[in-house]
Amino acid sequence: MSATYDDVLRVSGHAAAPRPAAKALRIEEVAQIAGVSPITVSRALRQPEKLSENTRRKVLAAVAQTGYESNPHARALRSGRSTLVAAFVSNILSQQFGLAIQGLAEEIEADGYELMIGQTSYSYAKEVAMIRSLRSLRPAAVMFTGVIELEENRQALRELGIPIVETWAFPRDPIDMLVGFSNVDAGAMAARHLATRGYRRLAFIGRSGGRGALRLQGFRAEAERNGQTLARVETVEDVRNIADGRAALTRLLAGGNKVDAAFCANDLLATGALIEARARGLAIPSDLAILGFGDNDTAGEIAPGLTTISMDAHELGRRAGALLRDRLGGREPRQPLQNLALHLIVRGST
Amino acid sequence: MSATYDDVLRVSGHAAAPRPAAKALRIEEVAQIAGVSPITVSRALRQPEKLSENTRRKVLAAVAQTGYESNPHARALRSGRSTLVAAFVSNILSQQFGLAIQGLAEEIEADGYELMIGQTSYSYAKEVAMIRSLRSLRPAAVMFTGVIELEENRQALRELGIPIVETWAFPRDPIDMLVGFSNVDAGAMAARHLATRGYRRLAFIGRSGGRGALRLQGFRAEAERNGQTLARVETVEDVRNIADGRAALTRLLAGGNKVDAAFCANDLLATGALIEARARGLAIPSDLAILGFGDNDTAGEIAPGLTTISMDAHELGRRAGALLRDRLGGREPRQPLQNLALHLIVRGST
DNA sequence: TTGTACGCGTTATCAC
DNA sequence: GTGATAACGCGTACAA
Repeated sequence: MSATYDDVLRVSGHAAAPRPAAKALRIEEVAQIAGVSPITVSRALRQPEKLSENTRRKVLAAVAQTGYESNPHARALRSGRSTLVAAFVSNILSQQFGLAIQGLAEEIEADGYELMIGQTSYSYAKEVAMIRSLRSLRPAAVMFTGVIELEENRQALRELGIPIVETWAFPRDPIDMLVGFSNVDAGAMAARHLATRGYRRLAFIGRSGGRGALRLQGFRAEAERNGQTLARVETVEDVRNIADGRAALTRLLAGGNKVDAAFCANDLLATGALIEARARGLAIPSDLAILGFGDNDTAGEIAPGLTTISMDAHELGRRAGALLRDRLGGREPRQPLQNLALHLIVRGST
Repeated sequence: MSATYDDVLRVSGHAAAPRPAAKALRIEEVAQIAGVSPITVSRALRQPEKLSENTRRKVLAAVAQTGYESNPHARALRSGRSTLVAAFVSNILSQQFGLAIQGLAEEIEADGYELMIGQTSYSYAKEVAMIRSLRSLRPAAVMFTGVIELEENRQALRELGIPIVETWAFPRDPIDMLVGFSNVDAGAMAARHLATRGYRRLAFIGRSGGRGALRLQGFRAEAERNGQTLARVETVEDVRNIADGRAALTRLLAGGNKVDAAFCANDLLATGALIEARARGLAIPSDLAILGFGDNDTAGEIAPGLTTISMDAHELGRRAGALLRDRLGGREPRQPLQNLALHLIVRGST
């Protein structure tokens, strides 16, 4: 089968002759044009305050004229610090993580850093491998959408001697800096809201480890405090899509143990549960209330609207970026440990 | 407000004393241990076939024993090639792009390359800036989830002299390699399916430029061929979420010009349109048929199921990665220009 | 305030 | 098949 060509509009049609691997400009050539020594060009770019007004202007003009950009590898080799910021995400496809990464990118790119992204896929093994490769990559800073649990990895990260931000949780002992929130509190918030609404027999759907376990912990404790019954805990180890939520609810209902409300550890699961419940003819929320976490794009759109608990993931990313910028710029951040507010967004599903 | 701590389980609790920035091993130390010269260690790692069986084993043992990893910046500086592969995405949050990036990462990480991600946000200006920074970053290869339209950028990329894969379209003259599909064909496929189902008065919802324009072009041409009427073209410049699709449908309906089927250039828009239509009490598909593009996670889940046209984005990423691997490994790929099949996935919305 | 000399860690090149 | 030498392009350290 042959496809129809996509004849894309070419802006400015002068197809120049193909030349291979143009050698990039070196600092020396810029220096000659500006009539100074190479080190002066370097200073104009890195420590402009050390130059006289006059020289600086002269050099920057030459830089602008030639379009010079210094070689990041040479820079990293000599100075021991690169302009790469590494971000590690458990799952690239998560909307919340994506928003955080966007926020981070907006901050750090303003300072000329490049963003490297790695996906750990919720695997300790991958985490170990990636952190190991950091040792030689020598990034300027690292951000995680999560906290590092393995002590071995924590130690390896400390030894990098670079700014590190963990996120998405509120541990007592972060490696370095933190923009987090309490997952235990999130779980408690969920139980409390359901109690307020009069739901007594509860279920939890989520991963058994990491943040899922923390949300469950808070959920369970608060339910007990309110005299609610946690009748079912439905474990989902690999959350990939909405179908996983549908399947989880199916298992939950098959369990027999009747519940009147389910707290799902993320909105993907909650959305799936909601869709499956309606497909089975259950009335939401009278037959079953559903509460999610994360405020996904679809949460507000799927009838009757998913009640969910969330923080501002984009803001989280920006703050993480701001912390890194401060450190990289030699300023000690005022609040290296930040706790993001959790919001309960009440819609029709509870 | 104070948060409850997330007391994360620490695996292996031996909190070692914090040591700063451990200096990484250099090639020279490994050479001494192996009793060879540094260059021999380098060869054992890069061109093992050039060494005698004996020396190679000796050196690799020393490498394994010490855990040596060469400094990527020094390597990049001297050799002119880094192990960074740069991927540029128009929007990190898109599910389809995310899948492609995952596929790409799986391929190239197997060969020890690192993935760098940049977001162009559908902006020529950002594209120019990022491509410019590539000149000095000297990545090993580049992948785009899209094709480069600006001739100036195409030329700049050619001059990098590195493998480049464009995707997501099927232009006549890709810069280098291509794993694409025809957006014009996708549009035509949409019109044809709607014709088969008996829909006569059509609408298009999508971006006015780039791939949106191509899909519209194919849609319009095929509709004409089938004697259908393209009654409305509703332009959406910035597609961020489902709400944009809802708003677009609202505008479409306000237009008066009655249509019986709408082709949305992506599933985010289609999902929004579907939700809005149902919220207004329209019966889908009898009052209005809706057809999407991209097969998002939610497409099959939202009643009555979104009919959509799609390709396998994860496979696209893998193939792009395989092409890059071939080139980077010195093998000329057999099919440097690939055309991915488009699938029509019929669900309830048409 | 500006410049000189050197070295960051690796690999290209050439010699043996 | 292995090694000696130099060089990649920049910024640190120190001198002027």
